[in-house]
Amino acid sequence: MQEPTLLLLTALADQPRHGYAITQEIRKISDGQVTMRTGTLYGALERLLKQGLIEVHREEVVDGRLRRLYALSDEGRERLAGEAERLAATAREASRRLGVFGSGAAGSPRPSAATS
Amino acid sequence: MQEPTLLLLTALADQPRHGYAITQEIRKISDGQVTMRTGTLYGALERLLKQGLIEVHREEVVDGRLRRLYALSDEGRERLAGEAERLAATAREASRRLGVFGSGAAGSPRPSAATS
DNA sequence: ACAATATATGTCGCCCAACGACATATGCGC
DNA sequence: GCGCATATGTCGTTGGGCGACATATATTGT
Repeated sequence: MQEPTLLLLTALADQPRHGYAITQEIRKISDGQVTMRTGTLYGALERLLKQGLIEVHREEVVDGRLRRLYALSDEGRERLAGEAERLAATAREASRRLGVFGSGAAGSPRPSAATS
Repeated sequence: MQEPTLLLLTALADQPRHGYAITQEIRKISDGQVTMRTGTLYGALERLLKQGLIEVHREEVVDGRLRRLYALSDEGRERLAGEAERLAATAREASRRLGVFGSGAAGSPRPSAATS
């Protein structure tokens, strides 16, 4: 799973959101670094729906236009948790190999028992 | 940067390695989860060389065959550090949001560092 | 009144990293 | 000899992300 997709799922982790709100939330999550384009967004939403990682939470009509609220499914929640854990492990290993120990830069990855 | 590329750079973080050794190292790093195909490997190596993130450390001849040892460049090292940090932050945010969901309703999700 | 921007959803074609399959060659153990 | 690990490489396909475009309303500014 690529980062944009992971960010999308993350944006739905705390509460259901509609498309545009997702892009805003992603910008917030990534500290302004990532702007998800609509081409990526709606393509990903369709794909994730098909994969069952998200689901349509509710559909409401605002100003005569349909607004679809997406929510993380149970499967999506598990998947996101797994991806996040795996990603964190990868990042930790990279930092460890680079020789960045507990200097305070990225969290506090104190070298636990697993040295290899 | 995608994960396979990041894993490749990570495999070169502690010492220079040749292609096949990189694939083995990646398998080790990922705890047996990721097997980098040669199609991905040599394509990525070429690309990373062109980008200046890695460089040819040494070329030796073993059993009449050329063996090229790749090393992380300074730029690659910085890049890897940055990517790792950013990835860790993303993963942390995902975990945090998965952890606090449902408790705060919508309004002020206080950033409690209960996760991890 | 008009223009620009924010909100909001969507389509389409291109690009590139990753992938799978294939090709090639040597050394080693059985 | 045969299969496997070691070792490097090519090639066509796929799929996710990107950029550009299309559309429509509400709000804010001049």
